[in-house]
Amino acid sequence: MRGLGEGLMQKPLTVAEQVANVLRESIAEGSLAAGTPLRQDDLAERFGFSRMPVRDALRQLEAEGIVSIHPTKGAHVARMDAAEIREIFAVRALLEGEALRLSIPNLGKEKLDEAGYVLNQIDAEPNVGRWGTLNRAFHLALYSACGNTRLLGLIEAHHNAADRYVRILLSNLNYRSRSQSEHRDLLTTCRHRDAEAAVRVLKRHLSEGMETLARAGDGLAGKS
Amino acid sequence: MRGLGEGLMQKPLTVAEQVANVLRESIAEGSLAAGTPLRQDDLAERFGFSRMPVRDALRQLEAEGIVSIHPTKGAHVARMDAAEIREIFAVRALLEGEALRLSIPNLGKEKLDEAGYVLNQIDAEPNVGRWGTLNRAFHLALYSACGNTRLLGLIEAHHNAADRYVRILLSNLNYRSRSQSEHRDLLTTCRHRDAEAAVRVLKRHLSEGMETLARAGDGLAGKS
DNA sequence: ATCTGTATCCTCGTATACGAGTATCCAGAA
DNA sequence: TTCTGGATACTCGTATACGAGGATACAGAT
Repeated sequence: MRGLGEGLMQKPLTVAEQVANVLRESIAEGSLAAGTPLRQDDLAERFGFSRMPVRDALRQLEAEGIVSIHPTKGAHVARMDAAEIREIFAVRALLEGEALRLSIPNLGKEKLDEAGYVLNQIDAEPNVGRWGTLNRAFHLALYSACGNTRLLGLIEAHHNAADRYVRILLSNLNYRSRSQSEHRDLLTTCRHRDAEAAVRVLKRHLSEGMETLARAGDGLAGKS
Repeated sequence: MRGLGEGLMQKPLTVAEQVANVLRESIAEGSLAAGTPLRQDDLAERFGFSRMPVRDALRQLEAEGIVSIHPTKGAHVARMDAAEIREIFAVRALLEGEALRLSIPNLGKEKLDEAGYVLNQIDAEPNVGRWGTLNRAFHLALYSACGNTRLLGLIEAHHNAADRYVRILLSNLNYRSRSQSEHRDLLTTCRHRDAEAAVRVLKRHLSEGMETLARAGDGLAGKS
């Protein structure tokens, strides 16, 4: 739950946060697979810093649910089995559904246009690595007027936690076109200001993504 | 979000966690008011440890939303204004409503009896400091069968974050008796396995608590 | 051959030390 | 008297150092 309550007050960028950002991206991108052990010494040497900022970064990522830490046993990239993926998507459906319902009445035209622009960007983007980020940007744009900072923070945190799995989804060209189609349906419904219908479309969208993942992903987490 | 995914695998209790626990309780209890600066040196000396575990503890509490940390400026007990309290309770209503709805069909008799027992404990408990814990135990007992560990983790985290304000509520004898009455209504509805009615009672219960707090608590957060 | 006990190694948790940034306070000038 | 400039003190972030606990591998005994 990173920077949950506080909006965007400028804080000096500490080394620990930079390390955390790089690790988060590496995990989301897939170059650090689930279960990969994260040795403090190794990371410190690779990054060129000491172990202390690395420790802080790992703690931060643990709080986000991306890595697991066991005292004396070390840290590793968090594993997620199909059951946990279902849990995350259930929570996402709950949180995002409510956020969308609250947001639609206050959603300005510029935000709707921004969401539409992001959709076009997704279609035009050849780089697989950016789809996850763009996908998140689209969703958050629609929720941005919900008026509850904390709710938005939770949603963003869950996007981060599930990012690497969503990217697996999006790397499937078949799913991607279907997802885009659902995205456009959702945007259209939002433009009509029909909150309940939009929530239905959204929940269906999430539900389908979850099923696709859970079906294909039983072997994703690696062995224990 | 402490120990969110992982249930109860035994981990060695580190000094940092002990410090975090003590600080969390001190904040919830009220002896550390909102806005109180938390100097690493002071805390290290008071606890008899070095600054490192204190740093870890503060990071952990920051992740829980209980303290705020600014690099080079230090940490202080997180402030909450009326708006943020409303946000927290809105999220709680959403999360706990869903958890209750999912839980009721699978709720065993022993859990219902446990919840009832906790209610009697609250009536009999003279120590103000335990009401917050008991209150949380009652609610979590009702949600325990929801089947979503992550959802339960989020709920517990938000209880922790709001604990000190809930305790202010509960220290008001008037509110406390009304709250207990609502608790018993809720339990009765749960025993009848009427999920929708129970969710209505719960949301109303939370809404009343929020209003009482927000009305009385505009000046709670202290000055910025 | 297998099982057990022991010794080594490896990793983390904690302590201490150092450097950098910021806020504060006092002195001097307008 | 007030404002500005600089110096000092304070706090955090980071680096290095040390001790403890667990896992593993090897040797010996059954």
